[in-house]
Parts: sequence; structure tokens; C-alpha cells
Amino acid sequence: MQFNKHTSIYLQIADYMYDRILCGEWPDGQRIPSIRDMAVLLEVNPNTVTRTYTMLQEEGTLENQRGIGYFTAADARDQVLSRKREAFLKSELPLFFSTIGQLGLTMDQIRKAHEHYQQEHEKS
Amino acid sequence: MQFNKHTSIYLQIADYMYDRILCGEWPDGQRIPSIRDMAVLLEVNPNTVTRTYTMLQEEGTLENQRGIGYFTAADARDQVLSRKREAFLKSELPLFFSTIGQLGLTMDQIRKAHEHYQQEHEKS
DNA sequence: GTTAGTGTACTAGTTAGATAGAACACTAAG
DNA sequence: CTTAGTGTTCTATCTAACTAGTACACTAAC
Repeated sequence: MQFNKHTSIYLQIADYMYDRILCGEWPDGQRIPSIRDMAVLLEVNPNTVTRTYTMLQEEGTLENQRGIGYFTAADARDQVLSRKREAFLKSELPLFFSTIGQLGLTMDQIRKAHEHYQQEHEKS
Repeated sequence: MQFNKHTSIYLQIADYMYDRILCGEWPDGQRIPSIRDMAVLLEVNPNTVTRTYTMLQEEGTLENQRGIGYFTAADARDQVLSRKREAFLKSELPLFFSTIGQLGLTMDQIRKAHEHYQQEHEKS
């Protein structure tokens, strides 16, 4: 996995995991890759993965059974979805509107760009 | 100034300065606050401000005269604008579209939110 | 020349983050 | 019981980032 140089790796791993949960790749209550496997997959140190898993466990998104592995919570997807929606409405969206204002872009241009984006991504 | 815990302060100061340039508060070729004044204003260490000023100077956004101070470049606003526009189109916008897809939001909802945002921000 | 305000350049110490490596405890399967 | 795979807990080392403090050189104004 390719990481952004200016943000902590353990937080970027968390975002990666939120994506896995949201897209359905990791359904609710299912076992996820072990710390060691994840470290190999992402090419980072196991301690860094442990940090992410521990954080998500404290949030309630993950649960674990010693000697067995980590599992997504029964309501993991709903949790991630509602937290991300709140962050989006309170922070990202206002920032987004501010940026398009600074750049002199109109909502109509954004809408057209979105149509192109969707055309590119419906080839499944 | 209030800083995000998970990103470097000197980069957040850079963003703050880009905003000053874009909004016209710091016109092209004009002197900007000294390192020491800026450190007091933002409540950080002068060394941290120096780091940001040096970075922006290496980018070509700032120029300086020893013993006198730092100045915005003659084309500072255009520079910042074109860099920000490129980053927006290549990175932020695709990510934005991906997020609204994950959250189940439609472009129409975004458009309505934008109208509300504009109503809130035209009270000048 | 003196002074105040600038940028510049150090040294030193602290913290967060990441890596490396090892050891131990628990669980399931054979 | 043995083994492989798991989470857990350490110590140690390294780098980036931030802070603190000091000193020096340059510029403009008096």
C-alpha cells in the first residue's frame, strides 16, 4: 500500500479499514486478517497495525478474541457510516464549498465532473 | 490559531498563508508579517514559522530581503491558485465523489447544501 | 554610531510515530 | 501433548516535528 508522507500510517490504515467495511468487503461480525497478515499485506510493521486495531477496538468498530483474531462488530458498518456522515457534513462539505469558491468553480461544473466520474466508474 | 493534532503545524501554517494570498489579504509583492510577529500571532515557535516561510520561498511563492522581511512573489496568487486547482481536480474531487457514493448522498442533495452554505456566507 | 527590527544559524531537549526483534499466553487442530 | 497461528507485551532504536534559547548579520531610521 502507498502511504501519504504527511499523515500517520496507522491513521491511513484506519481509513483503509473503514473503506473495507463500507464497501462490504468486511461484513459485520466477520473475522478480518490477523495483525501479522495485515502487516505483510500493507508492508508495514506489525506494531503499527496493532496500533490501528487497538484504536478501532476502543471505538467499538472491532472486537477481538485472544488467540483467535479480530472481528468486525455486529453494527460496524452502521457505526462507520454514521461517523463518516457526521464528519462529512460538519467538516468536509463546508471546506469543499469554500475551496470551490476560492478556485472560482461553479456547482454546475462540479455536477458535470460528477457525471464524468460516474461514467468512468460504472464499468464493472 | 487552532491546529489539527494529526498534521504538522508548519504545513497547517502554509495552508493558512495560501488562504491569505487567495482571499486577497496579502496582495502580490507585498510584505507579510515577520517571522517573530507571525509566531506570536499563531502562538507557535519562531522556528516553526521559519520552516513554513522557507518552504514557501523554495516554492517561489515568497521572496525575502535579509534584514527587511518576507514578501509575496509578483505572481504569488496565480501560483497558489493553479497549484490548488490541480490538486483539487486530481485528488480532492475524485475523493469527494467517492465519499458521497459511500454515504449514499446524491448530487442534488449536495447542490441544495451548497445553496444553504452560500446563503449563510453572503451576509457580509 | 546607536538602536530597533529584521532574517539566519546554531545547539539542546522533548514528543510522536515507526521500525526491529524478542518473549509470552491463549486457542484450535492434529 | 505438540504444533501452528493468534493476540499481547515488552525493550531498543531511529526519524520527523516542535519547542526553547542564544547568537550573529543585515537594514533602516534616528
